[in-house]
Amino acid sequence: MEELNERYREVLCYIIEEYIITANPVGSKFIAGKCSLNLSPASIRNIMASLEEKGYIYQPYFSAGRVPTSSGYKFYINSILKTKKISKQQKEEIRSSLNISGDIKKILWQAINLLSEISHYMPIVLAPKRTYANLLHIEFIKLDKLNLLVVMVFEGGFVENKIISTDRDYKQVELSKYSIKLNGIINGHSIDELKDTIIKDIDKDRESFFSLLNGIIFNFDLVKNEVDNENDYLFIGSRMNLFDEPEFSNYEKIKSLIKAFEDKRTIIKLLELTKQKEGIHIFIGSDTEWSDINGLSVITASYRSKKGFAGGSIGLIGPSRMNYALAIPMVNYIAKFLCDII
Amino acid sequence: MEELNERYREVLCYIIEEYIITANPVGSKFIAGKCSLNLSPASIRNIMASLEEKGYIYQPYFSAGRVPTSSGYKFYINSILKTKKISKQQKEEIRSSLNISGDIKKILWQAINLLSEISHYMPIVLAPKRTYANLLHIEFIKLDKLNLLVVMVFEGGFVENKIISTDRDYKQVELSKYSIKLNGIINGHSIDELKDTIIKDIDKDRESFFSLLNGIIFNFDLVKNEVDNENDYLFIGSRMNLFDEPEFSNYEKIKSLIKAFEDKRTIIKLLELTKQKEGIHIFIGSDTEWSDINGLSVITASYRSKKGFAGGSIGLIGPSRMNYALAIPMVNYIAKFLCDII
DNA sequence: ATTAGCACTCAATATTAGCGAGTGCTAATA
DNA sequence: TATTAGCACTCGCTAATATTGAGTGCTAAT
Repeated sequence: MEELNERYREVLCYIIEEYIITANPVGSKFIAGKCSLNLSPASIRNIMASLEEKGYIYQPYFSAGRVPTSSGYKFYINSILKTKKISKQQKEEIRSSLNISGDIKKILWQAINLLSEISHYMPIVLAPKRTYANLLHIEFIKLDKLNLLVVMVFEGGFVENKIISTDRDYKQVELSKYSIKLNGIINGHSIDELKDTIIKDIDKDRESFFSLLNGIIFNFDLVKNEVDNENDYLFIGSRMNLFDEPEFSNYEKIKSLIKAFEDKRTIIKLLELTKQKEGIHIFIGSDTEWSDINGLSVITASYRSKKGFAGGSIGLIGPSRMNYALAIPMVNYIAKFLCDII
Repeated sequence: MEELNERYREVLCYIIEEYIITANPVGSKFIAGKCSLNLSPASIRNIMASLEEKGYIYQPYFSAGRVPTSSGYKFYINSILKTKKISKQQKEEIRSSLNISGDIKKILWQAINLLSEISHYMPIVLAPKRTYANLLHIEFIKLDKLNLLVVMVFEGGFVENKIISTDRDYKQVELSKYSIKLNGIINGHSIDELKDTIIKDIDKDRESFFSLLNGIIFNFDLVKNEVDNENDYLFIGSRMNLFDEPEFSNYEKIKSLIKAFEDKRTIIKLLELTKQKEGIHIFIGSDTEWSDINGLSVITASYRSKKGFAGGSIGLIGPSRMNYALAIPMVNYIAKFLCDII
C-alpha cells in the first residue's frame, strides 16, 4: 500500500464517501465545494488525475466524474476509515432482539434477520459443523406405536430432532432406560466416534435393544449427511435488500446477481476461509476468486464458543460502495455476541 | 358461467394456452394456423371480437392481439382444462425427495422447496396452529449448570426445543423424575389448558419442583407467542422463481411484487380461508381482496391429519398465466402426501 | 357463412438533436 | 512554482421524431 499525501487522502476520502451515498460518479466541482482545503476545481482535477494514475479511482467514461476502484476502497478501509463504535443504545437493541432461548439454528437465523434489518445488506452465516461436535445427550420419546423421536443435543447448542420408525412397540419406560444407558456411553464423543463404540457394544449385549441401536446408527448417518448438506450449513438472509441498491436497479443486473448466488459453494468457500481466523476480514470487488459479480464486497468475522469446539463465521454481502463505517462494527459486534451465547 | 359454442371454446383455449407459453398477446393469424377447425384469420377475428364482448379476453391496446381476462382463466379452468394426472415417475420423485424423518416444520419446508423446484412458482404453507394442539410429551435435558433444554412434542408432529435458565443446578436424574411426573399430567392437553392445571398443582405440592415449574409456565407463554408469530406459522418459498416470469421483467413490477409480499397478513388470510375446506381452490387475478397485484393467481389445498386435529393449507402463487394443468395436480398431490405423513 | 383485401392503429424500435455535467489543456496569476 | 480561470471538447442522458410491422375492423366478393 503506497503512502499518500494528506491532500490526496482527503480527496480520495471525499470521493468514496460521496459515492457511497449517491452511487454517482463524483466531479471535481463537488469536491472543491465540500473540501476543507480550499482549492479550486481545477486543482482538484489535477489531484484526481494523479489518483487515477495510481489506480485508486477511475472514470466510467471520458469526462465523467470519478468512481472508486477496488484498490481505492481497500486503501480507504485500511488507512482512512475510522469505524464508529456501536452506541450503547444500538447494543441494547441488538441484545434485546436476539432471543437466546432456542437452539443454535434459531439463534443464527435471528442474527441473520437482525443483521438484514439493520444493515440493509445481505447477511450470511456458516453454522458450526456438527459432524465433529460432541454429543452431550440423547433421548428417546415415544410418539406412537411404531415411531419414536430421537433428540440429540450437541455441544455448542445444536439440537437435532429425528423421527425413526421401529420394528416393534417400545414402551416409554423401556425407552427411558435405554436413554440412560446410552447417555452413559456417549458422554462427550462425536457421532463419528460413537458409531464405532456402539457397534462394538452391540456384540457384547444382544438383546431387544439391538434393533433399536441399528435404528440409531442409521440415524447418525442421516444427521451426518444432513449436516454436510448445504441447507443446514449455510444460512442466507434476504436478498431483497440488495435489490434496493442502485447498482442493481436494472433487470439484467438483478439477474446476474441471482445467478451469482445460485451456487452456494463459492460463498461457503469464502466463509470457510475466514472461519479459522480471528477478527474482521473484508473482500472487495473481484478480490476473491468469486469474480462473477464485480461491485460486491463481503465483510466477514468468525465466531467461536469460549471452549473452542464449535465455530463458524458470519458475513455481510453488499455493494462495494457499502457503508463500511457502520457495517463493519455491526458484523463485529454480532460475531462477538454469538461467541458469548453459544 | 355462460355456455360457449364448441368453436368459441376452442379459440379461447388456444389463446390461453398460447398466452401461458409466450406471455404475448395472441393474434388471429396464429390461431388460424394452429386451430383444427380450418378457419381463416378473418373468421377467427369475428370469434375473438365476440369472446371479447363476453369478457373472456381483451386487447391491451387497440389492434394488438388478445390476452385472457380473469374470467377467461376462470372459464378455462372450470370448463376446458383437463388436469393431467401426475405420472407414477413423478410421484416416485416427490415421495423420495421428501425425507419424513424430522419434525413437521422440516417436512413443510421440504415440501415448499420441492414445490418451488418443480413448479417454478412461489409456494406458501400455513402450518397447523400449535397453541391449541395437544401436548404429547415433555422432557427435560440438562445442558449445563444453569441451563436445561425442554423438548415438547405436540400432536401432529411438532417438536419445540426451548432452552431455559434455572435458578439452581438440577441433576439429570432429578430432571428425569420431573419429566415422568409431568408426563403423567399433560397427557393430551393443550398448553392453554395445562397452564391452569399446573398452576393448581403447584399449590398442593410446594417443593424444589416449584421454581422449575415457573420456568415451564413461562416457557409455555414463549411457545405460544412464537407460534402466533407469523414466522413460525406462514412459510414462504423462494420468490426468485416469480422474477423469471416475463410479466415481472421490469424493475417497477418487481418492486411492486416485493411490496405485495411484504405484509404476510393478506396471504395468511387467504390460506386460512381455504384451511377449513376440502380440495383445490383457485384465486385468479384480482379475484381476492388482495388486489395489490393484478396478474397473480393462487392455487391452494388444505391438508389435515387423519385424526383431524392438526391441519393447515398449502398454496402456490404464480402469474395468472401459470401452467394450471401441471400446477394443480402438483399442489393437490403434495397436500395429500402431507395428510398421509402428519 | 366465410374470406380476401385494404386502410388504419399503435407499440416497439431506431434515429436524430440538444443539453449539460465534467473533463484536460493552456495561459494567466499570485 | 503552485494555483486557477477560461475554453474547447467529450459523451451519456433525454426528448422529439421517423420508421416499422403486427394485428385489427370493416367491406365487398365468394
